[in-house]
Amino acid sequence: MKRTKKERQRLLTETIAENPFVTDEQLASQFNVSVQTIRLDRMELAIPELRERIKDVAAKNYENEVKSLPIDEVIGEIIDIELDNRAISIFDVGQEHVFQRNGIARGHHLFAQANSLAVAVIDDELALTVKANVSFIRPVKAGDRVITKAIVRGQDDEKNRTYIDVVSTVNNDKVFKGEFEMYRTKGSVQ
Amino acid sequence: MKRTKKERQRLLTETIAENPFVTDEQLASQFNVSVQTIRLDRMELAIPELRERIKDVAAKNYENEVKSLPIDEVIGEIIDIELDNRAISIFDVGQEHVFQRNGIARGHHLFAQANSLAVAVIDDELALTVKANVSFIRPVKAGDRVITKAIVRGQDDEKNRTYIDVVSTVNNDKVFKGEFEMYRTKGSVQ
DNA sequence: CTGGTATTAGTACCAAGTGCTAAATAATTC
DNA sequence: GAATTATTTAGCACTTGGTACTAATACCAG
Repeated sequence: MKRTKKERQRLLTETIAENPFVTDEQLASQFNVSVQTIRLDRMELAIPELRERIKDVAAKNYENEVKSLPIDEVIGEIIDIELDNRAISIFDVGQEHVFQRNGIARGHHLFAQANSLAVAVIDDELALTVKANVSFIRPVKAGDRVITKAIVRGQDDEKNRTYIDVVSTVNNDKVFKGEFEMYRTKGSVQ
Repeated sequence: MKRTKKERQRLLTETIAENPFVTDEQLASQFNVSVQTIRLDRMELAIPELRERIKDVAAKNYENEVKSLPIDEVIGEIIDIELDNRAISIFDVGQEHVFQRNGIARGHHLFAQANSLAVAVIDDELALTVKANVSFIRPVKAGDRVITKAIVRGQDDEKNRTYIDVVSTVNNDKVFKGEFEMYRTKGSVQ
């Protein structure tokens, strides 16, 4: 009565996509066919059984939970530093740093690496970011190794400011740049 | 050999919390006891069986599935959102977010909250930060509750750009502001 | 030695399936 | 209309990861 097999399978796919928690038995009564028919349909459509579907949903969720890790301390590993002059850090982008939808790194991680480096390069007890002007030039993907260089451009001792340029590259392609205005407690006199 | 029942149960609880996908059998061999002992332990501790645990995780995920993007990817908790218009999130600053030297929040956390909110407010599959112009107006300390508002200011459908103003406050004092230029795949037409 | 706690073993049963065979019921084609 | 093919249904054995329950064994303390 429900019409063709094709139509039923279309609806089946839809129904399961909408609510993965439905059993074959429920589906059978919904479509007025036997449980076996539903099973055959699932076979043909390569739809896994209830438990597998649930497990998939759960696993996806679980990954997300693990992923929401806090950004802590310094982002990226500082490999070279000359205080009040320049610094370089590397940061390996992992799965946990990207949008799972498209695999592109979330901007704030790149910002965090740049900001951390700007703080680190200043030879002072206290260094705070006052302003930042940043551009995300190209998307960065999981697996990319981001190399970030910070260069101290100038200093305003009266206002206790230090100006820093930061550039990040992946395989020599510029992916991010920023200008940071930093506050520091004292001048850079050693 | 494994020590007391209490100790085992403590570890059991921990293990399952860490990885809800573990079966009684795996647990039994891990703790060098019989499967029955594990079952008894779960009874006493009122820990549901594997499938129920998985279902719980899946159900949690499923309910939380809001329209635009998974909430987990956002720094700070979104408490109000009107897609393509405005959004508000709160972020409680903890010890893990500050320089231990002076208790001041690291800039990139504030940036992350603002950036996340700017991404979230855009009603699109793909939203990426292109540029950001940010000011850190006043230091934020551990314990502060940062309330961040994002307002969509404009749109350039030809260049696929959306412009967003973001302001963060603590106790009504402005602590951060930023202008974000975002890229999106399509215009905001429904 | 007697108790009480802890552990292990074993059986029957369940949900929600898979895998397989066989039969019954359409639908299509010659 | 008969033959052929597609679709649907039935039935049975088996699988996982359990629950529920009973019974036996081990161990440690008083």
